[in-house]
Amino acid sequence: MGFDMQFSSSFPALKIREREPRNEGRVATKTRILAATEKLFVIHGFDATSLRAITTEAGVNLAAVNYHFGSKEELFALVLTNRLDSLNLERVRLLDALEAKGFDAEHTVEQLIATMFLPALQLARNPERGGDDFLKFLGRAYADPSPFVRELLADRYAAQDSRFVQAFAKALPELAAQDLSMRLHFMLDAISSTLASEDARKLMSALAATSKDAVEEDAAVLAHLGPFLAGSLRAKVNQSSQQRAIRAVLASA
Amino acid sequence: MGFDMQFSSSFPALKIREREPRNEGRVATKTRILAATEKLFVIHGFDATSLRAITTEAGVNLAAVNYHFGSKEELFALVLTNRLDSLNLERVRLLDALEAKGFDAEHTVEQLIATMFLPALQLARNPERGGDDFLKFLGRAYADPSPFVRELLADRYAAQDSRFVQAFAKALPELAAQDLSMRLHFMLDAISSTLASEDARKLMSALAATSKDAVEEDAAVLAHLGPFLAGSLRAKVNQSSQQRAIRAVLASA
DNA sequence: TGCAAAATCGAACAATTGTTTGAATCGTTC
DNA sequence: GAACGATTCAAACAATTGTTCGATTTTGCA
Repeated sequence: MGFDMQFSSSFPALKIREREPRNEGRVATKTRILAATEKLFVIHGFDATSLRAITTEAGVNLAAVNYHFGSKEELFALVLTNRLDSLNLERVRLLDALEAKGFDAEHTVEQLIATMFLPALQLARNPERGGDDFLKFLGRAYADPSPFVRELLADRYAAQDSRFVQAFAKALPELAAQDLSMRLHFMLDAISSTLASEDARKLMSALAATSKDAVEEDAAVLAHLGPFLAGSLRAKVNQSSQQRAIRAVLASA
Repeated sequence: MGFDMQFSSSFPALKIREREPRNEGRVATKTRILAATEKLFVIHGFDATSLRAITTEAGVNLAAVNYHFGSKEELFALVLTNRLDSLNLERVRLLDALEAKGFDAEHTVEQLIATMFLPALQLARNPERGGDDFLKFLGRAYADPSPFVRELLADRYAAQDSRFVQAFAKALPELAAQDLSMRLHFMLDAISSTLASEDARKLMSALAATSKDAVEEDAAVLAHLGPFLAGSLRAKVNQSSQQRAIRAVLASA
């Protein structure tokens, strides 16, 4: 039951339905399916996760998925968007707050990066919101070859991140739009790939190992991540001495 | 026939067999299967590409794949390693040459990055070696959730890239091993994701649009890519003013 | 308690998957 | 040209996929 309550609070949209779960002592079928889906998609991806594997893991009948969710695709979309929507909402809310307060002129880029990743770090520490398992799930989803998954994310992605692209463009006026676009693309791809990769995630949690509390932990991770990503965004192109060095490599080939 | 000759030269290992193709005018079945496999895997990934789709695309009988390659997995491994092996060999060869000649002390990192990516850029321009379609294929493979694909790449990946990790470590002695590992991980993940993504690849080719010849084109791409990636690797951690700026964001949350 | 809606269940559906089989065909060599 | 091995072919294999069906059970409300 505790399990069920934990999950129904993290899937609030599901509480709105005609009837409440009929058996208090029994975990709701919908909830169990959602939990099993999240767990198995993380491991195997969209195509390789079968409904039979999900329903077996959840301990429910095979037909329950189609009965409650309509199809496998609708189930997947619900698992993904339930958590991702709140994450993106938080990001934009934080950006609003920071734009209202005003950035630190010297470190606008670092602050924007912190704004992008802090909500994800907080989510990773909260099991009720999926914990870092959901981040792994998210990374997998972004890398998934299934056209259905790619289209689903592209829709949610494009709308929200334009806010951040504009903010970065204002913070880096000397960078050509082409270069900024390429660099942000790289950055986001790197993040999503990293989230899906087991060892990289361990690496990041190791960075925060010495911290006392949650805030300290976030600060520690951002202290490593922020300058690193900011450095990549701020790097100057076309310095002649660099070009000469690169041409030396070209000559060796 | 021209098609066949083009491909047999790019899959040289296949020329070693008991008998030569019996019909000169007819494209070898093996070659046609390999070409179709590469094309379809790029689009759909490993799990979602069926043998029937491959054999239909190749215009050969369904059983031909199992007859010539044993299984779907062996076919996939052959397509991947045939091209990837030569790519990695070139990378290491170039690294050897540069280490023998000595790096430009001021821009060792930029030169190492150029060494990593120049062979890939050259491959992308050469249709006989797969062109940029193979790079897309490679990016997809690195992001594929299938355990078989991941293990296959991990084996080939670990052995060769330790050379580059060591070289980067020597060039960035002030960077903690943990941070270097994380940053290189990010970098490689970003590259592979980018290779698989259509729009990011268009972006990169746009960077080289004004170039006259191949060498100019490589230099142009590296001029944008090198400083950007080098900037991320060289960024300093733990600057107090940055930490203050980040904590301002934490306070808003 | 009785009734209607909701939910669960076992079973089967048609479609697709990778692989195997045995006969037919092709090319080479004696 | 006969014989032999390599290759191609149509057909079927067993396994798995997502989905649907009708009957049964459970639930909430009258």
